[in-house]
Amino acid sequence: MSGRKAQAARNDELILQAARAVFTADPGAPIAAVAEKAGVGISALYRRYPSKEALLQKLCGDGLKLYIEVTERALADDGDPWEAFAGYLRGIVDADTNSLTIKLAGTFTPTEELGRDAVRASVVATDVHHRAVEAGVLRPDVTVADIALLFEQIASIKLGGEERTVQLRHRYLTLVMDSLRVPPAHRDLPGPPPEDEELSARWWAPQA
Amino acid sequence: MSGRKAQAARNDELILQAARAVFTADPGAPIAAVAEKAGVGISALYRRYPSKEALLQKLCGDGLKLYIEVTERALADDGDPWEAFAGYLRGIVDADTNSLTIKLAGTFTPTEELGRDAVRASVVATDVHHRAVEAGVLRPDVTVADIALLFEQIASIKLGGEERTVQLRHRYLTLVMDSLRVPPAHRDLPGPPPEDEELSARWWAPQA
DNA sequence: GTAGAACGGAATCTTACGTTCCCGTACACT
DNA sequence: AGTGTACGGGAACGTAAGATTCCGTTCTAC
Repeated sequence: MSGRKAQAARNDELILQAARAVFTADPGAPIAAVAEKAGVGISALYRRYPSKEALLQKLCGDGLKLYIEVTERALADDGDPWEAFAGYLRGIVDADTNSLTIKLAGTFTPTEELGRDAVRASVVATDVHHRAVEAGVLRPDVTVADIALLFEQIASIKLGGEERTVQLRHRYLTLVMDSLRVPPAHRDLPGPPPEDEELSARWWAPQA
Repeated sequence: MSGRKAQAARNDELILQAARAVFTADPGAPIAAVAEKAGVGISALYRRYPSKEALLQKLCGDGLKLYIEVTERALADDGDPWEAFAGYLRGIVDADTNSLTIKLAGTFTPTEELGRDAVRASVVATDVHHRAVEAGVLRPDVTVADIALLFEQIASIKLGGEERTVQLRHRYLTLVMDSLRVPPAHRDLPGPPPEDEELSARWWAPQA
């Protein structure tokens, strides 16, 4: 398969990736930015999705599904309880579904399927959480909702390039894990701390 | 003093408070929203500030000064080292200068005064930080910049009303302090954790 | 009374962005 | 080779949001 058909198939993926990248970086980005990032015209977008809202819903749905997948994977891990839970946290941070899913919430009317997935996500997350508490490796005064908000906080970090951002997110995830774990302990923090330069850079260039 | 002069003086303050509240909630808010919140007309705003940017600069500068003030207050506290540092953290979270100062950075060209204050802020923050490390109450692998990013993460929390938001911020500040402190320990978390309802509410109503 | 400071708020002007439209292009089938 | 057609590029359109300006009004001070 080649030619136009191939280009179309390639574009399907190209557009989704571009959209994910662009809207993750800036949830309010114009649709033209997605087209440019994908290296296609605007028509290519509108041929696939009837509106911006539809694209956003697709993205949001995909993010939710990925979230569920990561969580279920953690649920299947029956090794060391703390490591399973820690892996789950790291997995969600890496998947980076929170920036999108959360920041997009409220910008469009949710589908029923979206609602269903949201419920399922909440269920599996609760399972993972309970298991960690039951095993006595997670402090019991922290709830599932607490973890959700912690994810959001970590997702709010945006500094330097994408790679650096991921590195820093893991740094602070590790930090907060120190206070989640039973017994509490200080582990080594991954990645170098932010340079003064990295922080002060934001005073000059637009960041969002 | 009464009548128009008095109203003018009152409006000065009214406008600043409204602006702070509105832009803290939404850094991209229209200037009309500030006028409405202050209960004045748009002219009252433009009589005082030549442009939106000028108002933003004023707000940003005030926030920075407040930040410095809080930090210096902590520097003057020579009681228990950890308590002094913890009070500092709580003070900054309460002052809530980070949402504004940071999110506004890059949206306008910084004044020299702003730059000077930024430097000073950085200096005093470093002082406080060093003192805590020297006293052996703060884990040494966390830098000043780390603390700055932690502040930003906490400032990213926005849920329910203003009061509830403050409560939750303290909850997560307390949590992360558990892993900052030497020796590490779990203290009781203040305030109730988020309800499922609080989280899911964001799927329906616009939040920002 | 009257000049003028302060306002309130409508009118104006610009920009940004979602969506639509028109047209060229290249594959598929003959 | 010839042509119908789906696909995609990107300019054009229509609209909405929002910063700034302008004008008429009110209240104070003298």
